[in-house]
Order: sequence, then C-alpha cells, then structure tokens
Amino acid sequence: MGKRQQRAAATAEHLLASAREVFETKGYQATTVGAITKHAATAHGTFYLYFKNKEDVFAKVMASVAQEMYREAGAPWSNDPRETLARATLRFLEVFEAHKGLWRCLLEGMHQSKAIEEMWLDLRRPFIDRIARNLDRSVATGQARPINTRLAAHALGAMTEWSAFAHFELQEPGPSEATPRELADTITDLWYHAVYAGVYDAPRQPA
Amino acid sequence: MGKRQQRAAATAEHLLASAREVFETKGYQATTVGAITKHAATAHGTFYLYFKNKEDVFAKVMASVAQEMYREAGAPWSNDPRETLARATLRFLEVFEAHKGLWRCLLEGMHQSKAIEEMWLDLRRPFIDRIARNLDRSVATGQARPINTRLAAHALGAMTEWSAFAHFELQEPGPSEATPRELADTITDLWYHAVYAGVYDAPRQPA
Amino acid sequence: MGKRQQRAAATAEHLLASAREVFETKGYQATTVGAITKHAATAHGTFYLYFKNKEDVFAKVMASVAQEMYREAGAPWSNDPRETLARATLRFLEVFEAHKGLWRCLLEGMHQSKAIEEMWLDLRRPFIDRIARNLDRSVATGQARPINTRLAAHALGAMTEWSAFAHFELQEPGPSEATPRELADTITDLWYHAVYAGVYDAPRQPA
Amino acid sequence: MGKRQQRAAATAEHLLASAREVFETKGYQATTVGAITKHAATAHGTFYLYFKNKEDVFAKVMASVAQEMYREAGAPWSNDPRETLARATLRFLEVFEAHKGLWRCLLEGMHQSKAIEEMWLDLRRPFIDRIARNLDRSVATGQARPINTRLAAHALGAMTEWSAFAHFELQEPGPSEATPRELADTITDLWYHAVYAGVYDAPRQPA
DNA sequence: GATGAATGAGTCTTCATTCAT
DNA sequence: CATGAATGAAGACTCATTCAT
Repeated sequence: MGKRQQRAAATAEHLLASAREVFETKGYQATTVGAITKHAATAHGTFYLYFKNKEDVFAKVMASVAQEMYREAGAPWSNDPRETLARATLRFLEVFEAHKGLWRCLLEGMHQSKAIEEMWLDLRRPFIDRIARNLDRSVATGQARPINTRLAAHALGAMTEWSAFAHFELQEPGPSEATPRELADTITDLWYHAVYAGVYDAPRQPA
Repeated sequence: MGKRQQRAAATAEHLLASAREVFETKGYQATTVGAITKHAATAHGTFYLYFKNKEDVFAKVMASVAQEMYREAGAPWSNDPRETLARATLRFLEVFEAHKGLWRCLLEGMHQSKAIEEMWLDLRRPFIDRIARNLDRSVATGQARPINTRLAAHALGAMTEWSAFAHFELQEPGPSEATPRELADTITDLWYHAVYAGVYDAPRQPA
Repeated sequence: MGKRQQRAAATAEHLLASAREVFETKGYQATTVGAITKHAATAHGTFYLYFKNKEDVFAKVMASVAQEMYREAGAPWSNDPRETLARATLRFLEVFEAHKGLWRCLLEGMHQSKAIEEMWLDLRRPFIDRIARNLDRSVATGQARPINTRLAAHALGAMTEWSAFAHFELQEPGPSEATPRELADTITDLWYHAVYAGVYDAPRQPA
Repeated sequence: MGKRQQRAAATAEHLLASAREVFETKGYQATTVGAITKHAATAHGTFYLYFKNKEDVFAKVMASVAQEMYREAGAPWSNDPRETLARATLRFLEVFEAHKGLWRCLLEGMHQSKAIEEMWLDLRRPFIDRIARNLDRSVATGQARPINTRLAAHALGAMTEWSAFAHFELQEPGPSEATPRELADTITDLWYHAVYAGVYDAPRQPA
C-alpha cells in the first residue's frame, strides 16, 4: 500500500512541479491543463485526479512556495533599523527574483479570478502587517517620527514590491542601469529616511 | 467622398469609445470583440475594418487617454517641494481613480501581450523621468540629500502607483481605514522625508 | 438584406430539421451537438448561433411539432360520444405514429431535464383538460355516470398515451397481434363503457 | 476458500444494495460507477469484479426486486371482480410508491439500453398476462362483455401504470388534488365499468 | 464602407474501463 | 480477492477571424 500511495504522491508532486514550471514560463492565462499534463507526460484525465481545475492547481503551487516568498515576514527587527531594513529588503529582492515567474503569475491571475486575488492578499498581509508592527514599535520608542503606521506600511510595502516587479520583470530601469544590490540600497535609504531621519537626526541637536 | 470618410471616422470613433467602456467595465481578458461591437451596435465585421484585433484597439484606447493619465508629468516642480509633492500626488490619485478601470486593464493586459507591456512602459516613462529630473534639480540645489536619483525616481514612482492600485482596486487597506486624501498625505510625507528630510533638518542644527 | 436573412433562416431551419432527424433516430441522450451539425453539414460553432444548447434546440424542435401533436385537443366533442371518441382516439394514434421518434425523445428527455419534463406537461395539459371538460359536460347532461372527472380524465388520457407508446415504440403486444385500428377500437370501447355505459343503458330500462 | 467465497458474496451483495440506493436517488443516467463504489466504500475496480457495467448491475438490481414489484401478478381474481380490482389496484399503487425511484430508473433506462427495455417488458408481461387471463375468464363466464381481452389487458394495464407514474413521479394532477386512494378508486371504477358494466346491468333489465 | 453569417481551432471536464500491485 | 491510479475517448462551448453580399 505504501508503494501505491508513494507512486500517487509522486504523480501529484510531478504534476505540481510541472504546473509550476508551465505557469512560470507561460503565465497564468496561457497555461492550459493540457500543457501541464503534456509537460508531466501523464494523461489529461490524471490531472483531475489531483486538482479540481487550473485555479486549484495554481493555488496549490502558490501554497507550496508561499512561506518562502514572504518568509522574512516573521522575523522581528533588530534595534538598528537601518541594518535590519537593508537585510530584509535585500532578502525580499532575492526571494522575488528566485520566484519571479510565479510572482508574475500571481499578479496576472489576480485579474482572472477573485479567488487568486484573495489568495495573494492573504499572502502579502503578514508582510505588510510586520512592517506596520515594527513601525509601531519604532514610533513608540521614539526612534521613528510619529506617522500613520498602517498607511505607511502599505505605502512602503508597495514601494518594495512594485520596485522589485519593475526591476526583475519589466527591466525598468534598463538592466545595465542598476543591480539588485543598488536597488536594495536605494529602497533601504529612502525607507530609512522616510521614517527615521527626522527624529534620528534630532538627538544630535543640543538641548 | 468627404461624407464617406466622415462617416467612417465617426464609426471608428464610436467603436473606440465603446471599446473603452467595455474594457473599463470588464477588464482586458474578459472583453471580447463581440462585446465591443454589440455595445457599439455595429456589425461584428466592422470592427476589423478599423482595428487589427483586441490588442490593437486597446492600444488605441490607451493612446487616446494617455496624456490625461500622466498629464502632470510635464509640469515642473515649484521651489517648495513639499507643496508640489502634495499637489502632484493628490492629482495622480485623482486621475488614477477617474481611470481605474483602464488602469486595471493596463496591468492586466500587460501580462497578455508584450506590446501592451511596452506601451505601458512608454506611457509611464515620462512620469518617472520627470521625478528623476526634479530630484536631480533638488540635489543640485542642495535641497535634497545626495542620492541615486534615477533609482529613487523609480522607487518613489512605484510607491505611488502601487499604493494607488492597492487602494482603489484591491481596497487595501480596508475601505474604512483610509481616504484617498489620507493616503496622499502619507505618500507625500514619506516621499518628502525620504528625500529632503535629512538635509532639510541639518540647517536647523547649530554649528 | 432580405437575402442574407433568408439564408440565415434557412440555416436555422436546416439545423432544426437536422436536429429533429437526429433526435428521432438516436434519442435525446445519444444526440450530440456534433451529430446535429454533422448531419446539417455546418460548422460546429454555427449551432450556437441559433441555439443555446441541446436542451434549447430540443425545446424548439418540440415547439415546432407541438400543435400537431395535441392538435385535436381543441375540438369539442359532438353529441355522439362514441363516434367522437373513436375519431379522436384514432387521430391521436395516427399523430403519435407520425412523431413516434420525438415522442420517445420527449419521454426520455423528461428524465434528463426538469425543463423538458415541464415542457411536456405543459404540452399534454390541454389534452387532459379537454377530456375533463368534455366529461364534465357529459356528466352535466346526464349522458355519463357521475364520476370524478378530473381524475378520470387523467386516467383515460394515461391509458391512451401509454397504450400508444407501448404499441408503437415497444411493439407490445407483438406486432402481428394488433393493428392501430384495433387498438383504437379497444381503447374507444373501454373508454366509452367506462364512462357512459351504466347510464347509457338505463334509458332502455322501463320505468 | 469457503470464507473467501463468503466474503466475495458479501461484497457483491453490498455493491448491489449500494447500486440500488444510488439508482433510486439519482436515476439511471446520472448514476455512475464511481458513485456506486463510493457509496459502497469499495475500490472503483472492485465493481468490475462482479458486474460488467452499469447496465449489468442495473439488471441485477431490478431482478432482485422484480418479484416484489409485480408480485400481485400471480394471484387469481375472486368472483367479485369489483372487490378484486379495487384491492389489486390499490396494491399496485402501494408497491409503485414503495419503489418509485427504481420505477423511474426503469422508464429512464429503457431509453438508454435495449436490454433494459427488454428486461422491463419481461417484467411486466406476467402482470399483463394475468389481466388478460382474468378477463378471459370473466368473458367466458358471462360476467364481462365480450371484448378483445388481449388488447384490453394492455390498455387497462397501461392506464394503471401510467396513472401511477403521473401521480407519484410527475405529481399530475397537482398533489392536493388527489390521494392515492382516490386515484385507485377512480381507476377501479373506470376499469370495472369499462369491462363489466354493460353486461352487468343487462340482467337487471326485464325481458 | 458595412454587414453578419459561417467557420473551426482550442479548452475544459467527465467517466467507463483497465491493469499492475 | 481487492485496490485505486492511470488512461483517453467523447462532448460541450467560446470566440477571433474571414468573406460573400
């Protein structure tokens, strides 16, 4: 029995991996069930043994990479915000690049299905929430300027996400004009000054 | 003949307007040629007299609203960057909201066709360029911190665009949590401090 | 324009006729849209220009023969019930035989779709109603025994319908054992005596 | 080995019972092998160990309830035809109602497979035959009018069967309009007068 | 110029049946 | 005996595009 189940699990895994590759390559809308099964070299019907339809398999593909994508969302910030920011931003860009095909799929699929939009929002929520939480703490301790942390978290998250997308997927600005490292540095620098600068400078002012 | 050409132009115009409305309502992928001609009350075949296909008509729809969408991109900044920023940001959000259906289409269509992606990049480029130019000036005059203005322009533009999309299309954060005005204020505040704050505070420091 | 519309109408007519033939030959469930278009020598998609799906085309086929099928339902009975009954029954059997393929389809389709069941019930209702009305009159005039005319109409209608089906479709009893004429005579005879006999004999009894 | 065979028989029995329940609930066409095995909680493949296909299992289900369905077919009529008729009709309606799901299946399956049609005809034949036999006897003893007993048996059987179907499955006439009892009474009354009335009254006529 | 009927390729989805374990 | 994964044929429906009128 274990053998059978193992084989089945292998098939499911195989289909999932195939789906992921096809999604990454072709995008959400252009991916067909036929393409997935062809890539997996299984019969068309086998797909429906493990997944309800394209939306379902996509959800499962995403679930399998979700933790990785927003993994950093769990870690708390250290006391040195600049350092923490730099690390988190760079890490986000790295993860984004590693999964850029799926990211694009997510953004594309969002338009095709309310369920995918929901899924994506659920996926990024912890990411935004962490930012908000850390901003709250920074404001509470006087490290950061007093700001609307919830809105700021959304805006700063948007900056990071969309910059990553523009950089890796749209190649904007031109590929020769910036490395991921430079992009991370710029984002970090803007973010840091946007939130901490005014107050951070203040201590240097004599009473 | 002049009459005939006029008639033709009117038909084309009519189809274009219909296409825009359908795109705005249904989104890119869900819009069909049939839906456009039905909305325009013309024959299905007439469409192909004026447009090559859906991609083509979308390009022409976008071209017809392009200047409006990034209209502000031309205006130079005043000497009071905070004030200018506030106005430009709010104006962008207003324009975004006025065209949010087409915006969504653009983001959606971008995934379906390289040509649309290209078109969109061309559309937003002046917008980003203006930011870069103005940052250059601010840095040159010492108003702003010395930064990589090109990258910063991309990042700040990304923040604004994506915040607008999240706010108007994804309703993130929840509708009751922020008005467009508050969002504009937050973006302006972050942007301002990100670029100007560090230097701006400095003069206040005693020697 | 007239030409075009004519052509289109011809196509629709042609598809309808093809559908009817295929339904008659294969039955409801075994009929596919593909079979209909193949029989009509049109493209598969043409079907959907004129019909929503199989259920729809079946409804239209049935509508086109409905009046004929229960046509007699409108005529009132003469004063000689036996004579009228004989004629109406024979006529029903003739019509049934002429459309027996579609009849079978109807009975079959009834199980596949609530809508077809409804359609059929609506189709036969006038037929049953006429029986009930005429029984009412016969009872009122003292020609017929006092009975529950509504229930009797259903039962007598059932006898006629189901006998016809058994005879023409199931070949019960064996084909050599009865002609439609004999069947009609038997039904007429049973019906007549069932309703009229008891009273009809009475007048012959001396006071 | 005996154990093994017992186990096998139990499995077969179990599948048969499941099949019956599923057929009763869903109807013939909508029943799938998958649904049967799922309901029986056996493996999909096990089904094919005991049955060739859906048609086969249905035949076996029907065989297992056949005697019950037309059980009354064996009993001879008493000398009081009215009383016998009333009892037999009511009994038939009761049995019909008790098995109405399978009845509908039978009528539905009849259209899908010649074999089921044949099976059904074989099933009802004794029922019709008994009517014919009893009519023969009634005619021979002078109780009934001289009629074509074979055809009359078919027609009267049809009336009963189809009235039952219309009543229990089609809810015709409306549910509030008749109870099974009333329907039985009407059928009995019509049947009785159809066959016996004319002659039955005669003796009462003075010479 | 305008029409709109006709086309047919492309996908999705279900399910009876097989067969290796 | 029983299992259940795998198969693939079959059918429904959509829609971009063409072309004769």
